[in-house]
Amino acid sequence: MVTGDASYIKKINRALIIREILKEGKISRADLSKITALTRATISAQVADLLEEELVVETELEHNPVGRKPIMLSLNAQAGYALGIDLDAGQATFMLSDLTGQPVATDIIPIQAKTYKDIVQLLASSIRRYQSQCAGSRYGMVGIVLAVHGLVSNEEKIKFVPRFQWQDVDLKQDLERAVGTVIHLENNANLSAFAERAYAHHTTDNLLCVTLYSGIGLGMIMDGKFFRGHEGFAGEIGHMIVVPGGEPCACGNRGCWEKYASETSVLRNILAAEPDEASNYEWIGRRIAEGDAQVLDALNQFIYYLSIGLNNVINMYNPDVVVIDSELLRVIPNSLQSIQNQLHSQISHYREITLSGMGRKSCVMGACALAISRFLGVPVLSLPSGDDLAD
Amino acid sequence: MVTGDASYIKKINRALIIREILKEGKISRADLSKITALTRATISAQVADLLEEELVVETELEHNPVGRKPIMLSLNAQAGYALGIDLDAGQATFMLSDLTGQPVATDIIPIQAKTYKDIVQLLASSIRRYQSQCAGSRYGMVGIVLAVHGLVSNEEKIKFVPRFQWQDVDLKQDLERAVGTVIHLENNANLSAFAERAYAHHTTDNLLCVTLYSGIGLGMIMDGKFFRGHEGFAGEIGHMIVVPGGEPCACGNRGCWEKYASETSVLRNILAAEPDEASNYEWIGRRIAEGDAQVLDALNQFIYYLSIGLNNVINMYNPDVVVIDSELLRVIPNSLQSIQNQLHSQISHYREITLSGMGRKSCVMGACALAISRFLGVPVLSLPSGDDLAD
DNA sequence: ATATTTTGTAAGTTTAATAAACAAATTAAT
DNA sequence: ATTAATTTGTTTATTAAACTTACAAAATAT
Repeated sequence: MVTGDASYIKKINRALIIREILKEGKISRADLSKITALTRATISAQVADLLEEELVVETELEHNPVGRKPIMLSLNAQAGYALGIDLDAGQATFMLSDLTGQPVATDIIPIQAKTYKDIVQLLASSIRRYQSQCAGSRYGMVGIVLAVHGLVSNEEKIKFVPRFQWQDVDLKQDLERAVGTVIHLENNANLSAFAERAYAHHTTDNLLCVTLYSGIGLGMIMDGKFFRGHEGFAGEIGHMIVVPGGEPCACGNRGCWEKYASETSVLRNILAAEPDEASNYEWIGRRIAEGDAQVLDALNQFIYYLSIGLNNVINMYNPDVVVIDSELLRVIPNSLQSIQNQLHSQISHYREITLSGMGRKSCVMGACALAISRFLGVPVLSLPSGDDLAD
Repeated sequence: MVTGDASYIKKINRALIIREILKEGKISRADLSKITALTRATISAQVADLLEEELVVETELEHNPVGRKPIMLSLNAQAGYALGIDLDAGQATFMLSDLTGQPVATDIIPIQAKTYKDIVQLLASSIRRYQSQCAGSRYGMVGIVLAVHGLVSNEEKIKFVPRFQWQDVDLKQDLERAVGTVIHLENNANLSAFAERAYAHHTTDNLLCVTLYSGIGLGMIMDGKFFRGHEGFAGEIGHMIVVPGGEPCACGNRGCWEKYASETSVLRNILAAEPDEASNYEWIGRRIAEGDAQVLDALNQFIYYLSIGLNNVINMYNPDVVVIDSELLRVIPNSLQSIQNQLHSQISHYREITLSGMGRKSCVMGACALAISRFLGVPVLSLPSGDDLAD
């Protein structure tokens, strides 16, 4: 049972302060006091702790029109590092980031035709390499988050991963034993949603991220938190039935959305005759430019069913921002506009719908961001995107 | 910005204590200490406040196998009263309850062909009558909650109510001005869900309530809180598209679930020839017993589409408990079993699915419970059902 | 040089928790 | 019948972390 005491208050306010420091990049004690409504004395006391812990550093003095110059505070980005891992079909992507979520190293290793045990060993050895790489810093490796393309329970156990045909596997435990550190598992779509919120859409607390690749995934940040459902399986949107009595699906039903609006299903239709995997998107782009009727038909049907499903998702969740992560939609001219035109219900309420600006790497970046969020104790995180840093 | 201070701690712990007192009915300070993990001293101090405020009363001493007899504490049910109002088509239902959510008075008044202004006046005069009725108690009327069968925004403004054709109406403000007290508006399905959680399903924090009457509504308690979405319009499930290119709907789309699985739509199909409104359900019951093929077909189709929609809802939300509130399903033999048989996806995860034991009155009861929840500052409430009281 | 303004710190107060000790009330044991 | 044991509830002192108030430091404007 969660009860309140003094240390609980301190934690709340500390999280508030760190959040604002991250959001603003650099900020004075006085401004923190104004934003958080905590007194300057309280801010000073908390900041003293953070300075001692080397999580925050005092940077230069800022110029003011009048009065004493404020001392600017920033997060000590190099105090520790976070590791994100995207365990996808055929390859694992690693990203090491500093405490402000900026990538400092990336690596992709192939995992072809490996057994479960091999994969665990492979991941473990990579993790250990990254750990030793940041051992010199104040906190070393502050968190490791692994993205799973499948169902992950609230207890972080893998329920099902289609690509590897894993069922009821305790990858968390197996990895932790192999490496000797705490490792967190999270669904890939949730991590993409987390990344979109943390790096791009700072002003919303209600964001959905629809990922269209081999299947359809839905990551949800609602009210500033992951929306996971009772066991952690919420957002299994690919198996929403949109065509009663339609195509049979491995899940046991017929007419699942995934069969009509995932990239895999569309590509299967289009490329039946042309199985050249490497240049799919370019090939499609060329066909579109040429006006290939068969391809255009297939893509129109894709957008039609995509819009139907999006309509349903929007009606159910009433999100603020919807981000769609799809390589294929980027290739189709005006695809976003076509989708919006088909969301014409009186009932569908959303503010913004966009294509992801991050693409496939949103997943690992979200994993880094989540590791940082856990380490700092800040649930709602705003990190600089690469663009911000250019300032 | 929400910051922590001492009074915030006190509020948290106070809510915890009240919650347990309500849940247990009567409980000693010592047991409260054990359950909440707060020290006995803290409990004593908090309880002293509650006794002074007359929210809690000391009842009889309990017998113990050994040691000093504990003093049992109970909520002072008569310290104040809550009013719930269900503003439905044709009639408004009022329910006055004590602080443990037990009804003490009910009333139904017809509202036929009235203008908006008339309805406001009618509601206001009834509210004033109930207010004077409980003026003698310690806190009088502690809260008024009105159930709206339509879209209510997070700012409690009415976006749309089909039955009255209200659009962008500020009923809260208009009523508050007429009565002179704070009044809260909430969607009817949300209130039904709240009632199911508060009165019946005490052990879950993830409950969905699907109401099938003129339309289809979805009330959601997720993680112990209402799930409202960004603007308050989440759960607009009736306009989920389940038949692409299907029947046109007033919302602007085609093939909305409401057109296939609401009671209205089914009854319209069945009773096209027999427009005797009063005895619909009995009439259908007789036809089922007779084995009327046309009626049975229509009902089977109803359950087919109902199951498709439920499958989608369950996939998206991963609820613990799903409660279906439908008069029609009660008439159909084994309807629940038929639905469960059709939820055969590998992906659909839920623990329990039931028909509502409260039926239509869940809405007003939820309104009373919400008023109490707000007054006591306890978000997750467990109230005795009528059955518990028999103990 | 002085007034004004802003930033940051220091000293004392307040709130509500915890810990430790104790009083009250009961049953079991000698 | 007295004493020990046990459980309940209160009292007193301590602690943590906020707040209030006052003040020193550092800058610009007069």
